[in-house]
Amino acid sequence: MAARTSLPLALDACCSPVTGGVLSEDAAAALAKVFKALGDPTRVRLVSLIAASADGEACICDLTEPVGLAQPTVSHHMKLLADAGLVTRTQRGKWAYYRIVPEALSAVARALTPVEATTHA
Amino acid sequence: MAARTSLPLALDACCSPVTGGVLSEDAAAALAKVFKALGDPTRVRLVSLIAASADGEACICDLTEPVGLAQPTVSHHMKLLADAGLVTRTQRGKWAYYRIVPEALSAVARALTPVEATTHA
DNA sequence: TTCTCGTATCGACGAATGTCAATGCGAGTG
DNA sequence: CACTCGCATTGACATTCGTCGATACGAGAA
Repeated sequence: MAARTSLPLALDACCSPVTGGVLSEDAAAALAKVFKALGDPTRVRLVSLIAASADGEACICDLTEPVGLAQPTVSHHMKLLADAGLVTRTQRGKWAYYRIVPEALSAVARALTPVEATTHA
Repeated sequence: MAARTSLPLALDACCSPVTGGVLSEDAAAALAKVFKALGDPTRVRLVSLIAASADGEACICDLTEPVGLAQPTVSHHMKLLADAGLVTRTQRGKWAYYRIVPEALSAVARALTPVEATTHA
């Protein structure tokens, strides 16, 4: 099976390619969890905001104003993204810094890539 | 703007890479719509079922039993996938055949692929 | 210590979602 | 024509989701 891995939570079981055969219920659920985390315009925006940050990281206070939502709401969205393994959280002083997990995005992208493109066999 | 290709509906505007700068609200909404369509275990399963079909296509009657849901439910899920541009529908005789749109999956995969060409890694 | 500030959690609300049974619709068949 | 079959639509229901205000927590500052 997959992964000893650095990929947190759902992602270590999610990488089965969608087009590579019928997915098990577990694999489908794992993949769906990640997709669901990205299935909200605000969260997609949050991911792009963090990725576009100068240092590749951002705290809640940096994100609240751009998305135009209350602080608890942003915090809630970030928790969902973190639970899905798409971002990591690092507490530094009073601030919580969030970073993108590039491997997570890559894993999802790989799962969506048609098999002809990946299986060079 | 995005290439005005053959990609139906949401996907012609969704391809902006998530990590390539702050997405506009429209781009984020378009991307989120596609992710939301994939954000359900049943629909992920349906996509993999169709992709794994011998002829690359399947009718509702082929899908109802594997996912273990009622016919109207499967029909509803397929409509969502079709609206997101992930599958196409072709009526042939009494049956409606659904096919994967590989370009749609590729487009989403591309949107998720980190832009490694940029300054930071 | 007390105070302030950034975050997370809680409780509540309306809206959206997934599911089904019942029904409607179209195409092929007798 | 009437009948059957595959699929979509409708209406209803319970559940989940997105959002906010209020509040609790934790770390630095005074």
